[in-house]
Amino acid sequence: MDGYDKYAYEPFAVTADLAVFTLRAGVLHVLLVERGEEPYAGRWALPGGFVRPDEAAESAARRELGEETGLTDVSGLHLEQLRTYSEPGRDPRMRVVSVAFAALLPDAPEARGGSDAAEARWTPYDAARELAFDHDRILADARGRVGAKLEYTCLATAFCPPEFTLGELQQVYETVWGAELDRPNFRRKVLATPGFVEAVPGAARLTGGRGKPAALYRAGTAAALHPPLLRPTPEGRPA
Amino acid sequence: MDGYDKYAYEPFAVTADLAVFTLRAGVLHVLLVERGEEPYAGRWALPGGFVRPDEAAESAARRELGEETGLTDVSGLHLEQLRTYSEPGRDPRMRVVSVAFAALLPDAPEARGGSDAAEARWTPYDAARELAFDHDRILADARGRVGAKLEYTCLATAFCPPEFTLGELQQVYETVWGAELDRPNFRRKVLATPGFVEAVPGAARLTGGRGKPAALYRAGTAAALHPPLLRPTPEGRPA
DNA sequence: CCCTTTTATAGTCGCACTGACTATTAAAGG
DNA sequence: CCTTTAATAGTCAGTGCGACTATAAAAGGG
Repeated sequence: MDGYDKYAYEPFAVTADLAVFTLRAGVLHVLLVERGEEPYAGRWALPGGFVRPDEAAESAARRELGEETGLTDVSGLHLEQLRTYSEPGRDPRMRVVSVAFAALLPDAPEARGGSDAAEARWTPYDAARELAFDHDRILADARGRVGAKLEYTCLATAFCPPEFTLGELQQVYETVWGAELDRPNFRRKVLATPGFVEAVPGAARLTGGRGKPAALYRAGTAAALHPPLLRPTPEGRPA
Repeated sequence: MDGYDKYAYEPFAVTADLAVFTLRAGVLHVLLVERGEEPYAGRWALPGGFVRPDEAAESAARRELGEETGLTDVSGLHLEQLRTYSEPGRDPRMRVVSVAFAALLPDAPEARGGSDAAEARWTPYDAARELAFDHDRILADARGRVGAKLEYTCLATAFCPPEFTLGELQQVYETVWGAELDRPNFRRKVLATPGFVEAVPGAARLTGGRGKPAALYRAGTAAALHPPLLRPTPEGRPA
């Protein structure tokens, strides 16, 4: 921070890019925009854009999300910094440093193309490949982070509407982890963790489906899970 | 990423700042440099500096560490991105975006002032207060991250020399967490976790201390701890 | 040279958590 | 009315971990 001179070094452009996840019909979806200009014109990319001189990267992320995808009701949006990508050559035109964010949305309001992007669309995670720039890597990093944070935080409720059933919460885990969980055990664990969820007191039952109606819960006040809810070991490790 | 124009926005300066931790005599220390210029001249700060046009923030972090503190044998250095601080007004002179890193060093080679900084010094963590810029906050964030990562990764070995005793490894946890651990239980847990440590086969005993000499171990190949090694609950939560 | 101190290592006991599984309840659909 | 579906309740055994006791191997002091 010494040897300071305002124009001693070539300036950088700084962008905020977002990997926004949601669950639709039990499938993990990510929000993508279609690029209208070169480079990578016509390719899909993560929404994002330049950080303005008077705002932090977090503010830029929220603003760009609204501008590019029409998602303005970002009240229930969980936004969290992922990491910063600064390798030279990320952008073929100039030096761009991207602060990447991972975001989670409860329901999935339809996205529309905004002012900047030609089109915005929810895309199944597995179909989001060959994105522009290094966005494949950013998206994979974000997905890994979300999966890991489900283990030791209450993040899963950020995928759910304000009131939800334990079955819906379990679906979040099963979808993100790609693994099936035992329902009674999941229920026992969630209810035994203080502050994870709290029961909705009234006539809190949701009907409309086939079987017995489920009780409704709200997200609790806890942020971390102690002890964590570990994902089933795929193979080998007896832990 | 559209509406792209090289000079459409005021450029940003990008720096890489480091919170470098080590353990000396059972006390957590952090590496600080004394600022030689305004603003904050004479104040202590985290080492760091401008990212050059042809390098990534990670490279800049390693380079600045050597330039400012004389620490060149960064072979055993564990370096990991923390997060990026981009709030306007962080630097009173211009818009600076800082990519912050947390780093861990096994032993503590003495630091010297480098080309940029007036002086570099290892400081006990608790004495590192009122740093320049927003470095107090960055340092606190880094410390929190290191403490949390000890729970579910093998990061603790990064504080140890290539060969170490289980007592030394336990000291790492106790120092960073500020809590005492039961020695037999710690030992059982570490040895039961495959890939955490591996015994040094030969006449692997370290003498010189008072009591029975301890067996030596090396860092294993595992990166994560399954199940995690949770820090003792300070109070309340029965987990 | 013995005995105390110090530290490493080995082992025990009980509780809490979890995985696997079975049983019951309450709705919808034919 | 009976079947299907899904939620909820409960059981049981294995495992991990906290708390604790016991033994082994060195240094140091008389």
